[in-house]
Amino acid sequence: MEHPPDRTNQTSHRATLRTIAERAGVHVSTVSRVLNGSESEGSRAAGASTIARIRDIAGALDYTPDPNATSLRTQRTHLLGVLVPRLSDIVLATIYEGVEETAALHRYYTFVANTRDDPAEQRARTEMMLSRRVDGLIFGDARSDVRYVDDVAARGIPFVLVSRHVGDHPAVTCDDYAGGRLVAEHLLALGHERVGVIAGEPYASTGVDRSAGFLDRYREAGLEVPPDRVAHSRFDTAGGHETGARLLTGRERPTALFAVNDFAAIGAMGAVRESGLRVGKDVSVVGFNDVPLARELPVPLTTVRSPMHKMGQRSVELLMQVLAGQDAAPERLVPSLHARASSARAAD
Amino acid sequence: MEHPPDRTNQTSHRATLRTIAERAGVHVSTVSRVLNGSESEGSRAAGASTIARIRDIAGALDYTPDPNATSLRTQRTHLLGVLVPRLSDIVLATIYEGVEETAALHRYYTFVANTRDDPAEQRARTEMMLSRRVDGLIFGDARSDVRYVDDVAARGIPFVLVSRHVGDHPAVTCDDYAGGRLVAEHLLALGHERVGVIAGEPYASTGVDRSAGFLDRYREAGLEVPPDRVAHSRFDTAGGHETGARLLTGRERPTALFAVNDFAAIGAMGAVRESGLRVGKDVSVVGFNDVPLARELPVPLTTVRSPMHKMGQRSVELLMQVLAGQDAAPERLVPSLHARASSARAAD
DNA sequence: ACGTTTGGGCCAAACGATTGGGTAGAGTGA
DNA sequence: TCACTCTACCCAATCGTTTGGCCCAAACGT
Repeated sequence: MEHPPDRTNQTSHRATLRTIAERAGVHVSTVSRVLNGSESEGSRAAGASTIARIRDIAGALDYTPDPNATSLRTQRTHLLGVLVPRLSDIVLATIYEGVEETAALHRYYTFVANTRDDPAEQRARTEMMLSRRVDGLIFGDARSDVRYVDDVAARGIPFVLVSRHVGDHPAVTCDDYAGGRLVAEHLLALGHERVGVIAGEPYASTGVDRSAGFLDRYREAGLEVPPDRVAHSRFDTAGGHETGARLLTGRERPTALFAVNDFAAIGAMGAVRESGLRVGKDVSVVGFNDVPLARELPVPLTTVRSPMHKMGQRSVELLMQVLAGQDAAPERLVPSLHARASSARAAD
Repeated sequence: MEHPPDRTNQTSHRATLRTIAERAGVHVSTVSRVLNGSESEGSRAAGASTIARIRDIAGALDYTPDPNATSLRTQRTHLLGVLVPRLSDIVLATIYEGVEETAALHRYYTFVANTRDDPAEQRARTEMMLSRRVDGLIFGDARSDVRYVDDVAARGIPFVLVSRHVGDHPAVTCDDYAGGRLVAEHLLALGHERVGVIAGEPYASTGVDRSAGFLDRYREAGLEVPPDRVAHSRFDTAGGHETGARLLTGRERPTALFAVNDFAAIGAMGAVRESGLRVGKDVSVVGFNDVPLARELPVPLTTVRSPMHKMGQRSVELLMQVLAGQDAAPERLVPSLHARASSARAAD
C-alpha cells in the first residue's frame, strides 16, 4: 500500500489549452476564445465546425482551465473569504451553508476561518485571506467596538457583513430589533410583567438590537425593565446558564427570561431547572434563532426564527453586486415568532 | 458612499518580486531565492548585506508572494479540500475547526463543502475541488455502500478520511466500537435488560461501529438485543425522534435507548416525553459525541465523548504525511463515557 | 476593377514566481 | 603566473491563460 511518491500521473496528462490546440490544429488563443463561452467572442474566433471540433476535444480530454493561470492573468481569483466567530455555532454554520452554496452557484469558492470574536485573530485571518488574493470578504463577526472593518473599507477591499451590522457598511442581517419586539409582544400577551433579558455580548449588533427591540416594546407598554434585569452574556449554553442563574436570584424573581440566542436560552433552562423551578410553568423562557433542536427539547423552546440560510445566500449576492461595482444597500430579513411549551401564561 | 468601480488601488501597488528587485538593484531571481528562506539557498544566492537589504525592502513593502504565480510554477497550491455531510452538524463543524486550524499551521488553506451524504453531490464537489487543483482531500462523508473514495484512490489523488472509515484507506476516527461497548457497560451496570438502539445511517461507519460494540457487549452479557429493537435512523433530532417513538411502541417497552449521536438522542428524548414518560426515570437515554449542550439540557444527557477537534487535527497531519509520500496508518482515538441524569437504574 | 468589410483565425506580450544553468571577478594553492 | 574554486550574482525558460492586435482571403458594394 505504498503511495506513489510523486503525483505524475495526476498532473502529467492534465489537458491544457495547448494540448487541445495541437489536437485541433489551431492556435491556443482560438481555443481559449471558443471555450470561454461569451458567445459573441467564441463565434467571432472560429467557424462553426472548428468550434465543434474544439468543444469535442475539450470534452473528451475533460479539460478544466487552470485557475492559477487564469487568476494570474486576470487578477481575479473567484475566491471569497468568510470570517465567522466560530463554525461550531450552528447559527453561523447555517449561514455559512447558505454562503457556500450560493457562492458555488456563482462559480466562486470560499475560504472560511474562525476568529473567536478576537480582534487580533480577525485581523490575522483577514490578512491571510488577502494574501491568498480573495476577490472579496464576508464578515460574520463584525464588532461594534473594534471597528476593524473600517480599515478594510478604507483599503478599498470589497466586502459585506452578515448576521451583524456595524456602521453603514453593506450588511445582511435579520431584523433583530423587530424580532426583539415580537418576543416582548408575546410575553406581554401572556401577562408577564417581571422579565429578565440575557442580552448577549455588548459588541454584537444581534444581541444589542434584539434586547433593544424587546426593552422598547416593554417600555411602550408602560413596563420599564430595570437595568439589573438585563445582563450581558456569552452566546453559548454556559453563558446563558450563568447569566440566567444570576437573574433568577434577584429579590423579585422574573416570571420570564428572554435570551437573545437559543443556546443561551437552553443554558437558561438549565439554570431554571437547577433553581428547582419548571420551565414553562414557573418561568417562561424564550430564545432566538429557532435552531432545529429548539422544538425537540424536553420542553420545546419558544423562539424567533431568523432566516439564517437565506442571510448567507443574500450576503453573497450582495457581495456580487459590490464586486460588480454597484453599490449595495443593507438588507434586513424578517423574523417570525414560534410559540412552544417553554412560554406560558404568567403564574402569579 | 459609491464604491470605486475598479480596485486599482488595491492591486496597483502590490509589491512583486520585480518591484523589490528594482528597488534593491538586483535580479528578481536573487530576490526569490533570498525570500524563499531555505537558508542554504538564500545565503548562496546573495551576500549578507544584499540579503538584509532585500529583506528590509520586502518588509517595508509588505510583500506577500502571489499564490497563483507560485502555484502555476510549482504545480502545488497549498490548498486542501474538505468534504462533510453538513457543516451545520456540530460534530462535523467541530472536526472542521480542528482541520482548519491545523491546516493554517502548516500554511495550507482549506475549502469545505457540504455533500448531504448524497453520492452525486460528493462526486460533484470532489470534482470542483480538483478543478481548483487542491493538493489533497479530506473526506468526512465516506460511505461504505457507494465507494467513491476508491475511485479517488485509483486516480492517485492524495486523501485521508476523517470521522468515518471505509476500506483500508488512511482514516482518523474515534474508536466507535469501543465507545459502543462503553455505553453497553454503563447500561448493563444500571440493570437495563430491555434496550433499544437508534443506530444511525447504515452506510456510516460511525453508527455501525457504535451499534456493533454495543450489541456485542450485550451479547457477551447473555442479553442478545432482538433485531426489532435496533433501528436505523437519520443522525439529526428529527430522525432520533421518529425512530425513538417507533422503538417505544413495541409490546415490551425498552427501559433504555442508545442513540449513536447526541442529536438523535435529543430527538429520542422528545419522543420519550411525548409518550408521557420521563427521561432518566422511566426511560434512560444515552447519546454519543458529547456536544457542549448535552450537559446543559433540562435533563443532562449521558453520552460518550469523542475527540472531535482532535480528529480534525490529526487528519490534517495524516494528510501531510501522505502528501510527503510517506504512508499513513489509520488512527482511532479513544472515547470516554460521561454519565449524567438521562441514564439511571432500571425501574422495573 | 478596386476599395472595404468581415469571417476566421494567428501572434505575442503579459501575469508573478521558480529554478537549472551560466559567468565575472576575487581569492587560493602550486 | 596559471588553473581552479568560490562568491555573488544574472539569464532565460517555463507554468497555462487571456487579450489587444494583426493578417489573409473571400465576398461585397459601386
